[in-house]
Amino acid sequence: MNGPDTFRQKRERMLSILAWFRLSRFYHQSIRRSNQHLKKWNMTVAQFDVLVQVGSNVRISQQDLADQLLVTKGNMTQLLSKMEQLGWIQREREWKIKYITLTDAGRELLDEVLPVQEQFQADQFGKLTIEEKKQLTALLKKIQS
Amino acid sequence: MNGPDTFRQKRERMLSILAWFRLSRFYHQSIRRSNQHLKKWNMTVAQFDVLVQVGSNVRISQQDLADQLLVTKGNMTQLLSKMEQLGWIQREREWKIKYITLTDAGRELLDEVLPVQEQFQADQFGKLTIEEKKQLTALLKKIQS
DNA sequence: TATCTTCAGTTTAATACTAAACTGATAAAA
DNA sequence: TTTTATCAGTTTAGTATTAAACTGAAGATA
Repeated sequence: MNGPDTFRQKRERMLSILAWFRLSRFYHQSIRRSNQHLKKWNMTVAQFDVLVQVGSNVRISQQDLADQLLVTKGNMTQLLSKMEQLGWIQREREWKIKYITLTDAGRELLDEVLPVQEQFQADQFGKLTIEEKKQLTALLKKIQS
Repeated sequence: MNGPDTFRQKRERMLSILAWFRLSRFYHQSIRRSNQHLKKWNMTVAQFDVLVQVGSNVRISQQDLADQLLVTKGNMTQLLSKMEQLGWIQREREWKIKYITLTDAGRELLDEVLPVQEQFQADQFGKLTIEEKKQLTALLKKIQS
């Protein structure tokens, strides 16, 4: 049953590719805008994402952080080293695990940036109605189910 | 009129953030899978995207290529240098513009990889029906309209 | 006790990507 | 004709990111 594609299959493939193209286009633009925006606080999107995750957990290990943010643990090591050096987070070793928490400075920074950046991020979806946002989320959720 | 957010505003912001989270999650996973897949041909997603764009145009300038792929021209210079070195593309200077075309080897490679990679990419949307794919594309289009 | 396994985190080498400064050629204006 | 503006492409310095190899500590097992 590995014959030539049917018309329907070709059509489906084309629709997927179109969707991917749109999605990737939007993602790139959005990331770039956010990075520009976060420059005011000398911060990158990757760092912001870490701050948010750490800020919303009492204590979280590096590995769990990497899993939640969908990056490799190697990437996490490097990000956290930089952020530790900047004085935003601290690492506490316990057994063989390193737990991450915000420093006071990190907490302060996050409190300042979070609402502004969230609004900025949200504005990128401004053309959609509430219903459409729900639809979009539902579709993306279904893709990965 | 800069008072505290209304309930509706908060709700809208939350929905946007959820959508962004889903989208970004999917994007990352998809890119990573594709990179793994393209490794068979010693190729990255960025290079594949360039090959496709160059392959579907008779002649395209570096700047136009960068615009179409939504990357900076600096990035394009580097990508193309590598790809030229690999013998996939060639640059022809005309006036002050450099036009890019596929070499025979590049064309051959693209012909081999394109259908497989497109199918691989499309499979990532496999959980969606035709209608849902259309919806997704329409929503993403609207966001950027 | 000695050795194996597992797993968190680190390191390394590579690509990707950006912003910003720079180069150099063309075209326009003085 | 000389100067200026514009614009394609390059370079540079920095962050992000990955895969894969490595380190080192716990715990299991022989």
